[in-house]
Amino acid sequence: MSLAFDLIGTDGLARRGRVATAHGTVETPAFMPLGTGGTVKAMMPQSVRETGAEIVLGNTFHLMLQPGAERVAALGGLHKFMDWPGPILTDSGGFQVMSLKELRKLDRDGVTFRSPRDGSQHRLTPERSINIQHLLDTDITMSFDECTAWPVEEAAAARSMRLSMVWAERGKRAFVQRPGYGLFGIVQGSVFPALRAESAKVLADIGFDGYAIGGLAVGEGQELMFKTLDTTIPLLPADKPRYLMGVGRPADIVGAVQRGVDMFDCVLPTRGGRTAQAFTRRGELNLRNARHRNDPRPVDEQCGCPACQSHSRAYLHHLIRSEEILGAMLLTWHNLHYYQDVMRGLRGAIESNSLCHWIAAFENEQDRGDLPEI
RNA sequence: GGAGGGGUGGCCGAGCGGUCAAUGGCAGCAGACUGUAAAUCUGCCGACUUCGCGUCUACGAAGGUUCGAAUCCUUCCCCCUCCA
Repeated sequence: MSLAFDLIGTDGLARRGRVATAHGTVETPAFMPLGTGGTVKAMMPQSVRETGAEIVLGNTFHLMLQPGAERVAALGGLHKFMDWPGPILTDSGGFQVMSLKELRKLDRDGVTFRSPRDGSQHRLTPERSINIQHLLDTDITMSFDECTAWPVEEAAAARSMRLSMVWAERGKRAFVQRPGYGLFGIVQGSVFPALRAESAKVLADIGFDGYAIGGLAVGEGQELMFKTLDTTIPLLPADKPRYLMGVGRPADIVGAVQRGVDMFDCVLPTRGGRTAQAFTRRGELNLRNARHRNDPRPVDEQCGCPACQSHSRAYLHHLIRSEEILGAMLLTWHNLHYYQDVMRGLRGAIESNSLCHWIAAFENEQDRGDLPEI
């Protein structure tokens, strides 16, 4: 296969691994910040790297609309274009099949979107999605799928999943194998174990460089999500990386790692950075709240990020209230840094076979809640 | 001195006889956000409150007209513009 995955160690179902791509290696379990439109919002590429992130996401749909895949290719590919020399994974546009429901028409062959930017029409098929990702020069290409919405009847979930499976196979045929580049299949089937099993089998038979679990964290709740992981993950090939798409809160990630997931992505740390939501060792904070107004303490007293090293909650609160760009920058930086701290902790714990203790301490700290008010 | 325009809830600003505790926006107080239509969105925002289309006090001040006034009239106070 063209994308190497080394399994370095395990602790229970949790795995410590390494994915080798054409643009560098990724230590897993890994969190991948979202750089949907060719930028991790509010962050310089170098700053993203400094948080510890080794790989970022791009998005087929967004880059297709602006600036256009062919233009990115002509300018040397996405790595050069956005100045991110490390590995890149791109989503296929499958999430937009769900999130842009009112702006698209789905048929068996593909999806026609109306652009949210200007109303222009754009067609995405499994082949075109793969082709765009080739043009972007992404290291890890995702199959074009339909992210099944929640809630959903089993029959509808089955239809949706089977369509995604047909598309996965078409994508596999369209994918051009190259050393250091890989294609991931995406397991669908909502929360129905039989559908997940069917989907996992179809994908394993086709053969992919990695297996993603899609259609979760769409409203079903953590308990159902974990249940679905419990039944789905054992059906995935053990020698390939597993990627839980769109997840999640730190506690979601920890629980999923414990169940054998290797890769994650989520908008929360970056979006939260722009909407005053801070993720910390002691839970979540809304820095817009008046109680931070006079607080000289950092967002997270244990954090080594620039925001926590040099700035008070009061200052961040002020920046956010005044809509200063620096507020979004610093808080995004903090959130990404904290997420990477969690991943570093998880990797270390698996290596030392102490994941249970690590998780107990993590949960304990989260449950303590925020620092006392001053 | 003359002519004209205006004073509305923390601020800006609609309303110009009833359906007005009074549109909007801002500020304020909270909430949401999970493969990013997101530096976005939602709720609350006179007082009291059994939180209810309940009571009270309210649209510069005081009187008046009217079944009924933020809206009409009179007087007063204060602002702004223009002309001398």
